[in-house]
Amino acid sequence: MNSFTEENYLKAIFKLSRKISEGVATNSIAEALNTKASSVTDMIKKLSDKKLVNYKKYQGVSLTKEGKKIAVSIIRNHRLWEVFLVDKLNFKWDEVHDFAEDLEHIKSEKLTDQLDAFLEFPKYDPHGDPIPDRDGNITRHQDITLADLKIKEQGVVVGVKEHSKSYLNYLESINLVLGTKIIVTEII
Amino acid sequence: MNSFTEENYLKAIFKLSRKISEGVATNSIAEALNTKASSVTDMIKKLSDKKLVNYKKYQGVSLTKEGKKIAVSIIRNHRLWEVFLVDKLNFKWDEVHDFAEDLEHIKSEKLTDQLDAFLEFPKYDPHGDPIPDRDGNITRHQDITLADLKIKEQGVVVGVKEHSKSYLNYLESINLVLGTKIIVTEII
DNA sequence: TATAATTTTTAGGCAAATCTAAATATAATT
DNA sequence: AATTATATTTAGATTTGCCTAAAAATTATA
Repeated sequence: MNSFTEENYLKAIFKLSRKISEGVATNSIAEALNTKASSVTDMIKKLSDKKLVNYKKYQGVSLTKEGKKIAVSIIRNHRLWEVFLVDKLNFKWDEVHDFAEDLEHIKSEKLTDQLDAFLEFPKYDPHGDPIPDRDGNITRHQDITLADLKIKEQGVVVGVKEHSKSYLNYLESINLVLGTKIIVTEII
Repeated sequence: MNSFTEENYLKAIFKLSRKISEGVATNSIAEALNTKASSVTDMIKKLSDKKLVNYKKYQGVSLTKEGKKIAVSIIRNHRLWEVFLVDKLNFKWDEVHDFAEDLEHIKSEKLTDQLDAFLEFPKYDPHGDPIPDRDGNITRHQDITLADLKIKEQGVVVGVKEHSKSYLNYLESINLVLGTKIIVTEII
């Protein structure tokens, strides 16, 4: 069994490795988890012993197949619980992240699958992030960032990259929620 | 903030103190939590420093008002999540305890209250145990144990005292679930 | 009421996850 | 290529919760 903490490292490494091609840097993990580089090195060694990450000193880390599997299942949990909190318990999209951080660690395939079924197999979470299926497949939205839209082009908001409470609140205040149609009228 | 472990101690002390009038014995806590008496002494000192229990060496412990408040809120959480798992996710009554042990520690009044509302304010959990209201009031069933029923007397099953998987499974196999009507035909 | 049995506490240690400060590697710059 | 700057790792401590073994207090029993 892996600890709460180990799982958070795996998840962080997974997310960071999506953005780059080489190994994930110790410092970037430390920053993501709000901890110190030395703590990260310690944990990486441990995860490496457990064969959940590939690690060579000073070379950064990457997830093994097993490590990736665990990370994806946690992300699946996280996003399903977020859907539950918003759709069933009437929370707003800026309120659910912290709860989901705890809920995601309750690990049971049966629980996850029953929850998935109860929610009628949602494909995206309240922020538009895709929910991995039970085999770990993630189908991303085909999307384009607002910054890349040209004048007079249009689109529909399908997700956000920033998940901070303040940013989500701001978006809501200007009615830029999921599903909103957008036309670029001018670029300053 | 109190740790997961501290909360489990508070819950255990609460449950044990219902059964007796004096202070709860160190050994009984150790037994309930599957740990050693020396560990219990350590934790009691810590909880005492935090003013969550009243403690005098060799005299057993009792919860303070604050300690009791925390214990009851955890129990409320536990039982509400059990209702969720059985009513919404289709788990059976013998499957939900361990999940609820984790879920109960996600502490947020808002989350608890929204869950309560979503479940339409249930009064009892899947084992017939009463769910404390948001002010911590617990209204017990007026009940009598099956062992105390006399010949020809009858009743309705409203709860179970034993929560082990095997026992719950057995009860289900002989159809002795909540709501079942009973008439005592003979006492052996 | 001594003595034995039990319960509880203390003392000293261990493992997990973290930290600071110092040492070592790698990368960047002149 | 040598030097400086940055990133990473090591060394040594700390905290939390737990343990074993021994000491002290309480309770039971002869």
